[in-house]
Amino acid sequence: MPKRADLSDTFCPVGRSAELLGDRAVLLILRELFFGRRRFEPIAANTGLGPQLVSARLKMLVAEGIAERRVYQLRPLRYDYWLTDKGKALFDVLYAMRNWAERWAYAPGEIGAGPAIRYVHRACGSDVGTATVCPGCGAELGYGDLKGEPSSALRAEQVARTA
Amino acid sequence: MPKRADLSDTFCPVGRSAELLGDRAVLLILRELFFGRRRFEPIAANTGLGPQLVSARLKMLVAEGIAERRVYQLRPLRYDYWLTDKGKALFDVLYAMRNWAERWAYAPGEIGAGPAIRYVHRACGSDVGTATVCPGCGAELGYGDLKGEPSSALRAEQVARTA
DNA sequence: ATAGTAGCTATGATAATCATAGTGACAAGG
DNA sequence: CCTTGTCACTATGATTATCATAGCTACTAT
Repeated sequence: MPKRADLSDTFCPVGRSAELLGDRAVLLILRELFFGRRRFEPIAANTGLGPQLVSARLKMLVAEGIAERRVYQLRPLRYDYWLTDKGKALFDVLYAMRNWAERWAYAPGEIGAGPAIRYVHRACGSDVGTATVCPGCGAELGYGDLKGEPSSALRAEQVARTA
Repeated sequence: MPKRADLSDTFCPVGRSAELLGDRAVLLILRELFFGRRRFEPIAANTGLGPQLVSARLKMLVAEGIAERRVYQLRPLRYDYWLTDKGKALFDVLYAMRNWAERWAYAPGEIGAGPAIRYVHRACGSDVGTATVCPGCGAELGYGDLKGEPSSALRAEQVARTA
């Protein structure tokens, strides 16, 4: 493909987000970072992306101020990746994607009864379903407020990927 | 590129959404559809995408049940595109993308004072800012509840694109 | 008869992606 | 001390999606 058109200077906020998020690899890597995986190999394994793509995208996310590269071990020198505040703020987008998929992207009965990932409000313990405001206590929900529990089917899939 | 890996059978809801939304062209076309543009040429002009890409993606959106192709004129035969309920439900994702960008994707003072798009709750008239629940009346906000008003800078850009 | 209008399709150049293999720096075990 | 293992990457070549540009089809309007 020719160099893809640059949207980072459009005045449209969706266009600016699309420049970053309109990329499968970026979305998958962000998913892993939100899931608490911070190291290169687990991220590559769980996304199924090749190391070259993972490397390129992580570099970009660091350059954009969305992730931070930290040394976690000196000998041998090793790095891992952490979300910045700008990165953590993307949780709402991924959460909206999850909510849409839970409702629209599964065939009836495909996954059993409950959702593929159950989210619980840490502060009050309520199952929040697909809400953006806690149905139990009324608090607004963002990254850090929620605890995600993957269904057994999803957990099995993750184990298979890393094996 | 080789055929990109298929994520439509993963149990992860973010993976399933990423299969659809991890694509610049899809996000831009959805933006246009949410903006009320339904015809081929305006969508192509406002996204800056070539007609071949627009054609391919619209076909895919129809096949996925996200958009619907309707005849709006018989002689000559002409079609336009409408969001289905499944498509309309993606509003939350685009709205989250807009909210993130309004906060994080503009340099200070780049666009003047207000947001790039101002959203107003149709029912009560409140400016909702970047909330998912109306700050005026407390109602949950989804597609159809909100009216978007682009800033003058954004409007100027749109006019330039179609000229 | 010529000039639009609008929804597309055809063609060729370019570059992003994938799969696979390999590198560098070190630790641990025999 | 020599092999094996770990882990964050880099290198290479084949494949194919994307872009820009031009063209097509079926009409309407002048």
